Amino acid sequence: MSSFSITLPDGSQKSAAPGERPLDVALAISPRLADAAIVARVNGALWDLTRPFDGDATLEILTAKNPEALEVYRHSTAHLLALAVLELYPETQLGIGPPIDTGFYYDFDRPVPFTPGDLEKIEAKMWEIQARDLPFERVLTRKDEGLVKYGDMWMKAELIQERADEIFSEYTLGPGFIDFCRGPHVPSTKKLKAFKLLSIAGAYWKGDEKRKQLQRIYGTAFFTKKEQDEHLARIEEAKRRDHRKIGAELDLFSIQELAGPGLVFFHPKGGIIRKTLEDWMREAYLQRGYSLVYTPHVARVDLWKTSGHFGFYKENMFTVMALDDAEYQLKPMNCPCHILVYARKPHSYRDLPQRLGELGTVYRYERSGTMHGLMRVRGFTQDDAHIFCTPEQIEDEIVSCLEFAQDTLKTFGFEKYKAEISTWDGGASGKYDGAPEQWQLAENALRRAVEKLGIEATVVTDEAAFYGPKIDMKLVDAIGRLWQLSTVQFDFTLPRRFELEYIGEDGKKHQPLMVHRALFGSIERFFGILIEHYAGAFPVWLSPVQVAVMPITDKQLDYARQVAKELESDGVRVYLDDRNEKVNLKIRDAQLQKIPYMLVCGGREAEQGTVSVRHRKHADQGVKPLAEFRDQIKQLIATRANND
RNA sequence: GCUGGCGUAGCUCAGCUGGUAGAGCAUCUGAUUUGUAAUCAGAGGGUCGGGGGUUCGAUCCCCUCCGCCAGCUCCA
Repeated sequence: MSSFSITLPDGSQKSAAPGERPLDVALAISPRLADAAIVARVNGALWDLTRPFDGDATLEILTAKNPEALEVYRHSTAHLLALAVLELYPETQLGIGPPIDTGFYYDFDRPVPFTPGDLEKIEAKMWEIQARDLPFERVLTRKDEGLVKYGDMWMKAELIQERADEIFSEYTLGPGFIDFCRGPHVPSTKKLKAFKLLSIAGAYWKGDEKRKQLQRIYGTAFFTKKEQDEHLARIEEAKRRDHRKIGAELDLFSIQELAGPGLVFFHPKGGIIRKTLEDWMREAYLQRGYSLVYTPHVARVDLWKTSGHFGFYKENMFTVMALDDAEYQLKPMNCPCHILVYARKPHSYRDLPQRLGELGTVYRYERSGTMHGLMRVRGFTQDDAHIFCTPEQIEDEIVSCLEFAQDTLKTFGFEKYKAEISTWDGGASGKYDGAPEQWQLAENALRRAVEKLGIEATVVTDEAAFYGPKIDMKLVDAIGRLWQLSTVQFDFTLPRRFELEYIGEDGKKHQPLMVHRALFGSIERFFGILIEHYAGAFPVWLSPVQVAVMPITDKQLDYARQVAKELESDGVRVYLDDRNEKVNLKIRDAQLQKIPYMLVCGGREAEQGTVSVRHRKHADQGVKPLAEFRDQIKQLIATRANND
């Protein structure tokens, strides 16, 4: 048989005899490349380095530099985990073991749950196997044979039944392990140099809560120990910034058992921050042509029946309260209330757009295991607005919503974000409401708006809400995490259900377009994100206490009072630390409370009308006249500076 | 809701195989008058998450409820 022609990415060609593998080609190019190789790309698809060519091909050798290689590497580590578990606990049944963003997991079915101690044993076993340098080998099997072979492994058998082709691939790892798997994998366990098991958790088979719950072991894996250590350090950093921890340390908020889970109490210090957020948002509403409305927290069930929430959202609503005149329910969304405000009277096209905004508090029944600090709660306040407009106006409205969102992100110190347009499936499934023309119009408006603003947006098909397409802004925080925040979404359903209309230029009735938008998302969640973003060290304008004034002895108490009073008269939030304590302690406490500025007032300062300024981050800033400091801090507050 | 772990003073935690609880910080009182991350001393404070059971006796063992944590499912 003649040899195959292998084309490399640079266009050069090599010939390969039948039976030769990508690894051989890599070796021929350079031993170092062969050593660095993780996986190959052959004719555009990922291949094992040790899988022989079956014809002419294009070949790319992937190394640690390629993100796809990392996925393969982690997938192989998952197999290593499965083998370790089987060697230690042979009765275990295997589910699936894919790579994920930060590592991998493997799902197991085992009568006895794993314990944290088992995790250590399993990891030790993994290293032991790694040292054996076992090869990952691809084996082809016929489906009917496979079903017999995996007959006593219920999950694998189910997967083969559903997914396998007539001939499918399996991967062995040493003599005792074989797994139904598409692959590819690294050549051998020796390639796996940095991994660590992290946690055990329950997970439903195929993500279906009606199916059996399995035990999932999570792990992380990187090409080098260094990268892995950096990743583990990031996890530690995230823990350090946890808003629940900082919220307690800085006395910002609490959730109280007596009142119930998912219900947030803002303490004085959290309250002042919330007020600052709310004031900014309300002011922005008015500046941008929104009207402020206020609507009730409860309404008759009839309203929720008309809106449809009583049907499709019932699971998430607090149960019905029966009063003597009718049944009532807490509002889970503001939309129906804003619609009632719109629908109170006929509208001319001249009145449009109507932008009705509210900081609207809603209550949703979240299942007990799903609450998380401020991020997921049962009662929360949305910065919610609904825009009612004509088709001609829609594009401008979307553009200004997105500008508003950008301004919000920037104001609160988020430089980076990602945008995502979610569209429907073209009507294929029938699960989406609204006419195709409406979807078309809306999607075009979203696309043109992001284009106009030069925002890069990815489009995801079949991810829209059933009532309309949307665009979401996800922010990137100080340590690179992504948070879903602002959302701008169309709603084709509610205007129809409530029979909304306006009188057009032609004197006829038309249905207005309705856009729902929230920029903070929820004030509680946004507050939580802010806490983590700044790690509690809020910029001056948001800090609950902006300045701590600390007299050195009680001889300077009068002067310190005067300093505090002058700053307060400018609206600065001041804490006068008049405790009979040493400055060292006062500074320590102020630092721990992350108060931006500390003003030490001793005898010299009192005499000269100065203050000794200390910044929480830049430490001692030297002595300044009080007036100078006042101007400085007033400037920082007025400009909502993010750096101080 | 599910799986697993956990629940001891306001906070962080100790308490050997069951014999009715202890430290540091915080709080209060007193002393000290202090110069850029913890001055010293004394005092008060807990029905050991709630309820039930086993036992002569339960913070410890069992049951049940509540809550928290990590995931799953869902989601602003």
